Amino acid sequence: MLTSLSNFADDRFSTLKAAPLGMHRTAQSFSDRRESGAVHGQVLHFAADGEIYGDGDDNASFYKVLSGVVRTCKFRSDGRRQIDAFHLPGEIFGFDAGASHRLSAEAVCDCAVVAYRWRALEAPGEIDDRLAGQFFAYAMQNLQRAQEHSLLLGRRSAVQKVAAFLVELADRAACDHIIDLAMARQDIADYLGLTIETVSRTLSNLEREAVISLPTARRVCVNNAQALRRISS
Amino acid sequence: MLTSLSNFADDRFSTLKAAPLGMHRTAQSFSDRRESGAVHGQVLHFAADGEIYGDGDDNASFYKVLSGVVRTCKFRSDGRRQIDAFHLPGEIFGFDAGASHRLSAEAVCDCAVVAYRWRALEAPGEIDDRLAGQFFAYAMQNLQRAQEHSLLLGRRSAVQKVAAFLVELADRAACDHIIDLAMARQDIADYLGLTIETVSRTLSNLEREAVISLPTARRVCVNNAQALRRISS
DNA sequence: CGTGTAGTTGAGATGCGTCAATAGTTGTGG
DNA sequence: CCACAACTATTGACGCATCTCAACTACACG
Repeated sequence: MLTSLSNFADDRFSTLKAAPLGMHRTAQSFSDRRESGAVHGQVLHFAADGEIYGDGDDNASFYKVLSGVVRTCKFRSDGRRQIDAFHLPGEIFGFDAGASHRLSAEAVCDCAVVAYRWRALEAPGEIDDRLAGQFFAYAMQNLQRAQEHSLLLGRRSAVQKVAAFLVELADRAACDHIIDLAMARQDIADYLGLTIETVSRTLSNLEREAVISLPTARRVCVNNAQALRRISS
Repeated sequence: MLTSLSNFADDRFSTLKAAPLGMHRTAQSFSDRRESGAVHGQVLHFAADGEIYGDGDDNASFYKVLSGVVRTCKFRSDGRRQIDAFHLPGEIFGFDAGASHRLSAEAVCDCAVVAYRWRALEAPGEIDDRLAGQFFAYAMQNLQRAQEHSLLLGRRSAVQKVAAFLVELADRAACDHIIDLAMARQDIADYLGLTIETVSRTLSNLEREAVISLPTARRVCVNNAQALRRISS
């Protein structure tokens, strides 16, 4: 259901105007022609590990990934980091309700994102009506991801988590049997609630069992997708 | 931000009509006067552990809890159960995109819920526009919960999980230092990704440290809220 | 070629799960 | 009101999966 509402998910961003962001990063005006309609936003570039916004920052914009990978995460009092999600090109992030962001967003690798200012949306009341459906679709997508992530973290073994992670990446990426990891082992560990050592060991074990192979540390070849899915159960 | 959109969250349900549900459960027509406007839905009663809908069921309705507590959960192939969320009175659940529900919903204890049929919303195009904002607010609330649950499950010790769970309940419930648990130990365990034994032991330890007391198995008195929050860190 | 960072591997410690026994609670029927 | 059964919760002993600490390797970059 909700398909009728999803009709609103066609692009309404022709009504969006880029607002100056006053940022210290390289920025340029932008009009994304790949969308159905002109999308006006502010393109920003970030180097690897650059902070896009911080936990508690003013919720002025939401973002879309153009290239690279973004992580949204939370830093705990003991210094540990938990990664909420990885965002691939085309995906929306920083889409929070409330006055401030509840997570931090950082560039996993060099990446480009578009920022859409909320303020530009608030002026004429009617626009909100039409945008609400679009926003609803974004919220539901993020909701589904968050729920699946919860299920991933609850009472599963290290192998199950790592296998599920690889399956998730394979499904989202273009090619389903060669996975180029944008993220470091520490990122994977913080996403799965494991340590880097366990992630590394688990990947080595999967390679030993010929389920995957690791030509380089950042490239995973899925040799037996069926087995991988079975393991992630 | 998004406050402008939240203006749509005032009740539009006067436009909603109750549709016959053809259910084997006790049902009666309903009009919730506590809402701003007449809300027409189908009231359903469920006994403890009764199934409200199952994973994969046709996504015909979403629901609001009137009384009692509802759990949304997933059953894994190994028979284990993971609880995605508990829903208290006033909260919305079963709010899925897609043609079918991706989780099961069950009554934790005897409870009453209202079912709102999607079909009743689809007829006149204009209504969708106005409801979209309301739905967006529901989606964002569920999203926030799901994200917090993910953070709860990732690399935290048993004590941290249990303490965080108690804090969450205390915050959501009316009284913040007496918590009446509607759910069994198994439910708590499945929500936190622990075993009943570990949950039980952890509660006992917290009582031993005088942070809480357990007059009965289902009642928790928070003696030291500050300590509890610190532990959940 | 040297240095620094990222990743792998090993050995030992430990927190939580598993299995098992006990205690408490609820409901039913005499 | 008590006796009994059935279920729920607590507690204990032990094993194992994962964490921790540490050494080593591989690779990138000046």
